[in-house]
Amino acid sequence: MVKLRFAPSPTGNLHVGNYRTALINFLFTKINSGHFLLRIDDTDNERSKIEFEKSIKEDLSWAGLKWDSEVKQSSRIKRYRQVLESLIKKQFVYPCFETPEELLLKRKSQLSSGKPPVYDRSSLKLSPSNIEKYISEGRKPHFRFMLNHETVFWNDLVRGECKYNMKNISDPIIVREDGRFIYTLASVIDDIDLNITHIIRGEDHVTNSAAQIQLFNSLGSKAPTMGHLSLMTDFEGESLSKRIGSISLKELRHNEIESLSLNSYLSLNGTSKNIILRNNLHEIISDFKISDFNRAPTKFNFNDLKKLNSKFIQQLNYEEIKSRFNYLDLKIEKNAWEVIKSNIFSLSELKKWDQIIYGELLENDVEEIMKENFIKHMPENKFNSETWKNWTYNLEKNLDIKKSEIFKLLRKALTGISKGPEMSELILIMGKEKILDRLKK
RNA sequence: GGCCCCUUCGUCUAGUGGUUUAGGACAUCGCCCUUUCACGGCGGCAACACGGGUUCGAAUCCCGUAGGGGUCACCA
Repeated sequence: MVKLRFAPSPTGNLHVGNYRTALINFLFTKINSGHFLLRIDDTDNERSKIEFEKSIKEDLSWAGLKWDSEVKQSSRIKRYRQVLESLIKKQFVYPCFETPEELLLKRKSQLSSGKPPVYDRSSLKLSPSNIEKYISEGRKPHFRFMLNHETVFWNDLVRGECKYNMKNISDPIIVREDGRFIYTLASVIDDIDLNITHIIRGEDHVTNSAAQIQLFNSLGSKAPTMGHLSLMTDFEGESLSKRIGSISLKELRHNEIESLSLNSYLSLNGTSKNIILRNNLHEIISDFKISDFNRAPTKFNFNDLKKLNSKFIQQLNYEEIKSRFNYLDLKIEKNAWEVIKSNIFSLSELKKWDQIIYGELLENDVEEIMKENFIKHMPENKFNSETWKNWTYNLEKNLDIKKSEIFKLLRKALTGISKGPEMSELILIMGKEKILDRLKK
């Protein structure tokens, strides 16, 4: 069975870039009737926070991404220890004694002399007696995985045939000096133990993947199928994850973005399909194809997302919209919603229309004399579907003003703004009394 | 700086050597509908980064240049 994992580190809130990866993993899993694992990558216990873990889960739930199982790396340290021992025994892993400062210095000097900042393996050249001496001095080793300097090949789900020459990267550190494990190894052990079949993540992981493929092999396993998505950038083409205060799901929610709009957008942006609002998550799943994603980086276009979201709001029926504005304490009734819905672009606008339809007097800059005229020519009888037509007809006949001008002024006098839904229907909902009231102000 | 990836309308993209006056969607603009605005319907504008090859023929293949992104952590 197909099994994928989304493996966030709980060091911050989910942002759109992260979430996009989560979504695509989820969709790939579901279209293949697979198992979706949520793995909390919290090996870095200095930066990991339980609040972030909670927040990430909250966001995933909000978005409708149900995970089938869950595991935390911090609960698997014992297992990692075991595997580390075996790797040391087999000499796939070697101890190193450089301090972080020394390494940094090394990199800097390599870089400034035009060389790639790749670790020179000097610790590998240490004699056993040297190592003993270091340890007796109280120095603690960190461990690196010894890369095989050949070319690694893999067939990537989105990038096709890929290869990477391992000479270009450093032997990855897999255990810190203080004994804490680093994600590189932990992730591979988990993927093996938990039978992960496909790894889909951002392009920023390609060199990791290359190294990890060797790690899988050294552990006697075949690496899962890899897929590297191109990264999403902001509108200026700047990386989303690097951006300070990059857009979090929380932020999107504060902007009243609904999960269906977000999921529609993210599952379509960067593909050859048109960006449209889907009807539900099922539809998104059944139409998902990983090969639709382009290799070129794509832009996160907030306007496109907002547009989708407007569409979503406009097609809600009364019960659905009502459940969304309960907390806003609005009076809007069913007939009112039907009239205003096509003019609404965001939930927050409901407040404005609630005020216009049910609220008190409004400011507007229509002249008093004009308002008096409006009253004077208002049809006498009870308001009905012909009222607006008759009213504006009367005004046109008696006032010697262009019809379109009458329309605009009357709309403005009654609603305070120059845009909005069909007036002939709106006045019926507002009612004669309120309208008279408003004109008399 | 090394390595990897990318470059078609404003945006997301179709295009795998001739079927292409480069197609669609969104945005934009115009018209129609509506005795206003919006919604809706119809239509227009708008792109192959640049320079060399290869070829009868190139957006499509090759080389180079430029630009963008990623990566090179005792982060994930």
